[in-house]
Amino acid sequence: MARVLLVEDNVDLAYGLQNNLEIEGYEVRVAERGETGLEQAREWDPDLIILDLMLPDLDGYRVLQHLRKSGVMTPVLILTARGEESDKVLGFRLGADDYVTKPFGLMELLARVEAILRRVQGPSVSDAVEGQDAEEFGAVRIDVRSRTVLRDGIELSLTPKELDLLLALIRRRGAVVSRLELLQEVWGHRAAVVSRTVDTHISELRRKLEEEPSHPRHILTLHKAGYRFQP
Amino acid sequence: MARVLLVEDNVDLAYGLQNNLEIEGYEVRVAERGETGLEQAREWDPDLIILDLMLPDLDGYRVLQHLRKSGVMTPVLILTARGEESDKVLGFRLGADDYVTKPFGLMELLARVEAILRRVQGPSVSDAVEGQDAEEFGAVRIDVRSRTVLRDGIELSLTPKELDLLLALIRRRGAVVSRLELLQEVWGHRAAVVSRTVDTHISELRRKLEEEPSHPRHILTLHKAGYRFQP
DNA sequence: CCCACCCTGACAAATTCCTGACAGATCCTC
DNA sequence: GAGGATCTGTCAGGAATTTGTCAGGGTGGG
Repeated sequence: MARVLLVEDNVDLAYGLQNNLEIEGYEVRVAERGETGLEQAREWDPDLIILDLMLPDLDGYRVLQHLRKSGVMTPVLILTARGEESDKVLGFRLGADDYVTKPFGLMELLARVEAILRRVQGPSVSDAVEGQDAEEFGAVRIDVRSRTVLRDGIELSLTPKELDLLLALIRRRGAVVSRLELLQEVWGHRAAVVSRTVDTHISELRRKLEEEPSHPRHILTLHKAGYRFQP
Repeated sequence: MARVLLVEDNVDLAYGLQNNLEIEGYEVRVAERGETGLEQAREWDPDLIILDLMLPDLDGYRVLQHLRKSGVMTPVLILTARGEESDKVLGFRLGADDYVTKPFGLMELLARVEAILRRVQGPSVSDAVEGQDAEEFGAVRIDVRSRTVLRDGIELSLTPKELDLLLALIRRRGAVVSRLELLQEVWGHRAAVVSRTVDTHISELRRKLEEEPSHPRHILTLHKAGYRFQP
């Protein structure tokens, strides 16, 4: 869900807006000062910043300027009482995406927020040329992006749990991973199950991936300790 | 340079705006009627549409509605005398990107135009589907521009949602896309639906596109993960 | 009013998961 | 090194979850 950073020193207004934005389904954080706004913008990496121009410390324009200068291209909606055209033009020139003057209609503001977010995150999140995350060992090749596993070039179908388990092991290649850890990583933070669940899946993995399932070369058992993946 | 389509029946205003936009370096065309506006939007494929609501034939809202419904996602800036909040909210709801009420400051308008284009021009240029406006797989051929889909040379009619869904999958070909992501990309970022909506549309797509809908070769299910498009 | 489209809920089908049993391995103690 | 205790491998069946498909109703445009 989209994240909205609200930089506004008027606590009442901020609170009301936060509520309404949250009702719309956004995740909202409030910064009451320019400095904290800048920090949050950089660290939290919101999808939209609603920026009041009148702030106790830094001027809103300054905040915007700093952001853009430091390469933060998050959309910014300016919210202020200053309605002079020259103010607006300056705001846009500094890289704002919209400019709303107080007093404003709540519905309109929400609609504008939605319009900006629709435009920004509409096409696609942030993919296209993502880092190739592929793994390879023996005759096996794993493409995480497509959740595909090839062996000798032919695709074999791992179930979701199997793939997750395999990836959990690969992620910690060379190290022993206990059943409990695997349970937590793959199955979610749950109490220790006392059954053959993990082993069963390991067995299945070996059957599918290993040349000789009974003498595994990649998915090894460490007696009394757990399993270890060997590339 | 960016192309701006101005849909405005007031000739004086249109002329003045056209001049100013051209001075700013935009390529501008003017449509004085809603119908011609729609045509130009589809054929000329502008980067931005400035749309007056009061038009001799079609209502501006209708124009916008038609555009979005037929999948034209060009940014739209609404320009009108109607300043009621409900009008604005309606405009945004129909997919507008900005809403400026007359009388407006020229500088502000230009700044808003620039802001929208700045935001839009960035990522979408290198977009996988946008870059190429034809897709082909199996016996199927898609012309993105005209939103036409042929199979074995004969046209088959996909509904807007179906086509959007298909394009969302194609845009990330080879990668698993979860139902939630599809909901966000195709249905808007507000979705948290828990029903068979996505699946139903997928099913319909397969029925129309796949040779053997029950053994799809292009639109694949990744159990517990989502769907994946395979060219 | 009719039609296209979309969504929903219900059910069937498919897939995956878990469990318990048992056999085989391994370890440990004496 | 024998024997018992524990740990691991494997299997099959049913349980649980996830997906496919369909029909019906709502909606809005023409």
